[in-house]
Amino acid sequence: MDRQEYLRRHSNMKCQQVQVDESFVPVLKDEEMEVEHLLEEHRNDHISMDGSLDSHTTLNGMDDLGLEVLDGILDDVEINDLDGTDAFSGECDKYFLDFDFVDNPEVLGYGLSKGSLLQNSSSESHSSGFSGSSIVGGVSESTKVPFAQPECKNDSPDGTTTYESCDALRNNPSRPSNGDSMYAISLDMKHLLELNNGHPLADGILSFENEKDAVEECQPSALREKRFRKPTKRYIEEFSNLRSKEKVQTSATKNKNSSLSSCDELNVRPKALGKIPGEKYSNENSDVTLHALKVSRGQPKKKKLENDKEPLSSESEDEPKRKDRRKNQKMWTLPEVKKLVDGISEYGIGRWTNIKRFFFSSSTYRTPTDIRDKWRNLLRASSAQKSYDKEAEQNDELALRPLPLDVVHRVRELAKIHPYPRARGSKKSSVSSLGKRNLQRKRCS
DNA sequence: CTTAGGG
DNA sequence: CCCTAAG
Repeated sequence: MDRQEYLRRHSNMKCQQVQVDESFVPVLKDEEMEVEHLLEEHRNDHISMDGSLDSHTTLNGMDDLGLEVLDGILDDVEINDLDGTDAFSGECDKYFLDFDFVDNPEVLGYGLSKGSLLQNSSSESHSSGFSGSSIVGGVSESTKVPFAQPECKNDSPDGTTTYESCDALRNNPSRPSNGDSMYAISLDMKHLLELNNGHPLADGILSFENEKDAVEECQPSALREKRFRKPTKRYIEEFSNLRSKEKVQTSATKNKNSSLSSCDELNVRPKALGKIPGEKYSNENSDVTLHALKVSRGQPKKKKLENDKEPLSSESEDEPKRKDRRKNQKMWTLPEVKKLVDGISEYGIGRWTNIKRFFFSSSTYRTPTDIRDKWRNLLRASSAQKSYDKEAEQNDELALRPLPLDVVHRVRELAKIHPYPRARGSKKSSVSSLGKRNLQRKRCS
């Protein structure tokens, strides 16, 4: 049975791809991690991307070129995976904003000064349920999820081949775009193609090979196939989460299952998936998509901000008793807040979807509602701080207020401009005077 | 489907 | 963050 064979092989490949992805890039910034996972599907063709990413992770090569590449790819992925079609209409520059925080030196400085960034990302990748055998990054702890080791019962030679190729790839990061590894991979893909010639599933997979086409026009792939919608309730995931733990412990004879459980391991919020207009990937591939999305969501750039007290409890995640109900809360980063403010000053208060699409397009999380909530909180915070003035700003308030003054000021001004319903229960009678004048863009620093 | 408001 | 009612 060709199909069966194909299924098995592809699931094997999936595991190994993930493995390589994990061990290959010692991500420093969470954003890049996210991008990495988003790129996961196109990895076969975009090994050259690894070079860019790698250089980025070294923190010295923040060149615009790499960012542009990243941005392009990200856009592609974003469009393909999330918003469907319309988001791509010539707004590249705005999308580019999404990567501000990547090349924003201030942010970088912050992350570095925090010092635990690397560790954070490492631990996160662990909690993400990826394979625990990480080569880079110095993560030696073994995960609680022993799923899908490279040797996971490859009963077909293709699996071995794939793994070897991946291994070669990992060993030669310096010259990624050519070489045996690439050839091997494409060979493998061709093999798959031969096996599944004519099958829609294969079509879905092999669309990776046409990465360029996908970038330039995402339409075909979007139209490619429509897939059944995923089960979109959180309790479903919780349920599968429980099941997955059992399955992982017993044994993973089927790679598909183990991979799936790994997805469920961290996951959160199926809603984002549910919103996808047309699932263009096959069952198997949708697993990959699912994985990537969930990883990207489950691997927040939580790092910092707000208050440094809570985010530290990222690893207290697996309380045996506490189970779930752990909110999918993700800390808002300072760049995000800045973007939020920018977006509000651009589009006003009511248009959360616009803000989301143009300023947070690279964030799969952060629904418009989330953005609105954040704005609400920001208003509350700023007005609260505004009370006791700038006198105590150098004191313990500093710990309580990680927001820089400039953003606070901007929030305040915006709060003056746009009357947010009942957030400000204060006076503020003279609002409209200086409001409209500053509407365009504020550069207060 | 998006927004607003409340939990 | 999550849920729900209303446009």
